[in-house]
Amino acid sequence: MGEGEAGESSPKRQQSEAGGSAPENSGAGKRLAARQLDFTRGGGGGGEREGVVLPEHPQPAAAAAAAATQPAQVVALPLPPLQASHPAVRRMESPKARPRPNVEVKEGTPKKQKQCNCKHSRCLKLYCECFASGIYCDKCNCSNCHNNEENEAARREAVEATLERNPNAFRPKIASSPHGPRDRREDAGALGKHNKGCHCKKSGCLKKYCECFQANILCSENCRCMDCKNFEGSEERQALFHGDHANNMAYIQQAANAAITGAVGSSGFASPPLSKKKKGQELFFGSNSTVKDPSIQRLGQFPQPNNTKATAPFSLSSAPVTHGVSNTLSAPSKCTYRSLLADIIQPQDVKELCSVLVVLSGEVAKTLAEEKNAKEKQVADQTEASLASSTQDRTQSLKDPDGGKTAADNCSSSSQVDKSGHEESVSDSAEAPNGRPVSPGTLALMCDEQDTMFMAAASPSGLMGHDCNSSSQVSHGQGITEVYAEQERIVLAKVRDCLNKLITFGEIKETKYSSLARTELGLQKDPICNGGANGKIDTGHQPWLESNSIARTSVPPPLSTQVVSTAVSTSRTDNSNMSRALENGSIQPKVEQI
DNA sequence: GAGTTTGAAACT
DNA sequence: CAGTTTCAAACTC
Repeated sequence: MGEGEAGESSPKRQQSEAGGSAPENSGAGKRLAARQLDFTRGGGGGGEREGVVLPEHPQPAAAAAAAATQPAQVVALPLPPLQASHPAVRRMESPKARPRPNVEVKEGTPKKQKQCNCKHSRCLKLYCECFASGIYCDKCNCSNCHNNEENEAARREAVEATLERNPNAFRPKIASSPHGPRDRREDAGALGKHNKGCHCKKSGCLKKYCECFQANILCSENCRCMDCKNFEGSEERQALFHGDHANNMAYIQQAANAAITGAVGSSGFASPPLSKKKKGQELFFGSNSTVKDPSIQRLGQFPQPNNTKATAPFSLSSAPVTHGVSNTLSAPSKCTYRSLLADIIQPQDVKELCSVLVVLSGEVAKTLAEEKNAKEKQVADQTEASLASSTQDRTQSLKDPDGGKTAADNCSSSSQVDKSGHEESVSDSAEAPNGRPVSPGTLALMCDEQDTMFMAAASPSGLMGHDCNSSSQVSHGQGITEVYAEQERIVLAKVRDCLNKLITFGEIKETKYSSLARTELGLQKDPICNGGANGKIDTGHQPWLESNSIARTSVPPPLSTQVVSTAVSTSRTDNSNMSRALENGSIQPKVEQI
């Protein structure tokens, strides 16, 4: 096998690859010494710090560990005697830590060992996965393999040569991650970091060509990749791993292709062979108004040396709500991936939602305060009737735990009332929870007092701020907590409703595009573009208003309108957002309950 | 399975 | 250090 392969190599190749074997053995006396010296340096001086990892005969424990993580045929790469005896020798890196692991990991389950197919490198260069992983080739499909025990001398030379070139050659490329590259999911990627960084140009770092992607880590500032989509919050990346298709490799590849085609295609389209930096800049300031491109936001979130230089406007919002990769659509006849939620969420929607939630929260607090005070007043009236002063009564309620509990119960009961009859309470609830009327004047006074207190306590610390009732508790303290809880519950419920609507919208759009694509598939062979790059599908800001038959019949009104309309029904507060929504005309008459 | 694409490694 | 070549894996058909 080996003899034939040797003949195949070109003279140049013979020359270049001779570094590992015969010529080196024959004529590299001085170089050998130098390499040993270098190696010593690498392993001892700098290596100590750098953690240079060298092939080493595994000790039993290490062998057991290796056996645990690798298939049976994996052979730990033995260290040359010189190296093995050196105190600075490092344990062999875990093959799993390498971007091209010999153990293929799929969905967290180690699979069979990869077998290299090297033909020209004799498995003595880092091209060879086995060699790079620090293991002997075993049952590989390689030709003229020297990465085995029989060629230990040559292999050792190759190791030294490799280390001479790059003392970190056998170090893990991925900075240690507590979880390793096992879990190929969205969040798992944030843990590791490629020491050297990738240099991808065309893959968008969403294919296994990319070492970062392959190691299931996010690209980092070490990377010099172009048009990277392998970063936290990347729509394209999320599209790969999220959704019902997360386990569908075909879908993942399709999504990756769509993402790459959309952005890389456009940039590639617009950029003739320029220098990398120029091209990188063009990605931002190209003719297609990429300043608005979410990719800028993405890259802004994520400093990449190649790109951040030219990115003054990176203060753009990093909110995960984006409009998709819409600007990459400018590349003609390029299919572009767009989120199904593109055009559903607009920045103004988010602002409106926040405003509405604030108003809603205030209303809840206010309503609860009213009800609570109404209840208290009722109690006070009853105690007055029994000749007990209201002050005494209050004092007693302060001191008596049961009284406090009663107050809490009252409050929670009022919450329940509020749940059941929110409309009444917001309309004009001058009524105690039990339905008995309360003096409007008294109610107004108490309401103001309570409202001020509640809002003052709630607003600075936010809706989640429960810490403010830790000290100086009065009888209202527990009521305040109840109010907080109720505020939180309602606000979260509202957010949940919004998210549910978003999901619904996305599903509706998906259905729409799917049926449209099916319809059009017979007419033209263009790939399915969910973002409507051809303008046939997604023609505007609010697709549900378009004269698309499907959209007209099946797509609900805008999210913001629904959100606002819902809030309007529970709030008396006039709000410009609400007014705008009401003017919209498409407002829904009513209103899902919280 | 053959051919192509891709990016790291090696080389100049 | 930048540009080019080599290489093998990843990918496509």
